[in-house]
Amino acid sequence: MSVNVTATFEETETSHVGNLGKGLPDEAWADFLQVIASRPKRATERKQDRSKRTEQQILNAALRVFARDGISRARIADIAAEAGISTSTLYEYYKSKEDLAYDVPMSHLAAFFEEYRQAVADKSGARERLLLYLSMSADYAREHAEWARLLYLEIWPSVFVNDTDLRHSIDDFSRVLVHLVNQGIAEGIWPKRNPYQTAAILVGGLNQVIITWLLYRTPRNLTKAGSEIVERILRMMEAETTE
Amino acid sequence: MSVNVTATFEETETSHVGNLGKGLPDEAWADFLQVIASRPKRATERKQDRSKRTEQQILNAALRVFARDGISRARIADIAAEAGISTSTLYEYYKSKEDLAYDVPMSHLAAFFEEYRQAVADKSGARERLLLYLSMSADYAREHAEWARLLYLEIWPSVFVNDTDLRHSIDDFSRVLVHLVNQGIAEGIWPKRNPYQTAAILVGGLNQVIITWLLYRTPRNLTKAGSEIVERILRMMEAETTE
DNA sequence: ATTAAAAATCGACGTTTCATCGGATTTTTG
DNA sequence: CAAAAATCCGATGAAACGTCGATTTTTAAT
Repeated sequence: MSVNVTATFEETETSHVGNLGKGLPDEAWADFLQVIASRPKRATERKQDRSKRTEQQILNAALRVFARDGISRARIADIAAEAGISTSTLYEYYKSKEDLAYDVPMSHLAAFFEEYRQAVADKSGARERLLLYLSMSADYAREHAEWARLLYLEIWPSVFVNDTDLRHSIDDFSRVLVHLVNQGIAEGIWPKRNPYQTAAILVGGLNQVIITWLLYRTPRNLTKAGSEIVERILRMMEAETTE
Repeated sequence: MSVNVTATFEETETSHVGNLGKGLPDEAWADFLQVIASRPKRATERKQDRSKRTEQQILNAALRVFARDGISRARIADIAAEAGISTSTLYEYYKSKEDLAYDVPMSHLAAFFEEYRQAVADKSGARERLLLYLSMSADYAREHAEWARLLYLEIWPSVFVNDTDLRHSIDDFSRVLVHLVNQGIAEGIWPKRNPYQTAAILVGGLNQVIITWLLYRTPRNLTKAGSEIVERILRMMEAETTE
């Protein structure tokens, strides 16, 4: 996840940056996460139970095959076979291979946001929330390596994901981050600097580690390496002076 | 460019970290850059002048079409037509679409390394060299946006570039960076910390900005934004204490 | 329980694109 | 200038994508 830290993101945030510790902003924060966690839902709902099962089988099969062969080398016929259906049935569910590829990561993304929403419920400080957020995202990548490989190495950077529901969810990842950076500035624990730039350093550094791990399984312990790099950057930030 | 900061890279470097200011390491540095800048050369050299022209036309056409349509949507027939040759002629030069896609960025990559090699010739400090390196890479992406789009958003993250000449060159980008970080540590201007982690923060943050620019043309001035984020990270590093 | 409509499935088939091959054409060599 | 080498291309094969109409299964009303 996590690109375009510098772009978009207006309305949602500027509103409650600055008024801290009033109790109200935290409601907005909770709502914010709620919206994000429930956004990734497919437009077309299937009517029959059999269909829901089939859809799930397709998604599982697609994840396996895409992660193994890469999107462009993967064959629709293979995915259909793996899902135990015919090729033409698959096309009842997804109008093209690209469509399917972009839909596969969505459910996991929603699951990650939901996990975070629950884990962060009893944390209040920006530092704690942000550290948890980035640590969890590294850990989630480790636990769901096939998914992470598909998202980070194939889909995330693709220009063609623009104008897609998926792009919205990926952007959400950055929105949360910038929100937390702004919260920390408001709390006075971080210097008042360009929050997009700050977010870029955090997410860029972490993603670099995650991508390296996906490609080479180095460093061995992704969870530890992820936490370490984020903590180092946070300490660096806290030593910075306001410009 | 610039992935896997954490991986590979052994023999070349460890040798002359520590013995600084002896004059000799700088020879090694120059050789290092020399090798890197001349590495990206095609194995099969064309004999006739006509062929060399055709090859160049194919590469130009491929860059345009790949950048416009993306690798997977691009059609070989379109590239051939754009290059003014027949489809089958194109296959005389490249055995597959993938092959072509991976070869396109190589010449530019070599050109970047060569530009840097010349520009850095009269710089001696690690800080100056590193700042120049990363600033130039942001600037090169801005100047060659089609190429950058292809490399950063389609090829660089691809798992399937592994075991390719291209991957070697991409790794070279990181090697140079880690080398400079180690040089700075040896000079005593940066604290003695995990150089791979340091490099990951630098390249991760910068790439984040470059990728955002490629996707959204935000921030407007990539050159400025690139220098700023690198300078900020360097200042942060210089304020760090040795662990 | 029956049955008609809706939803889901599948095999057969058309289309597109990648890639190959043998021979024609151009360039180089002696 | 002729033979050899390099280059080019039209025709064709192969593979994967995607569509359509007929068939089966499920749902829901009587």
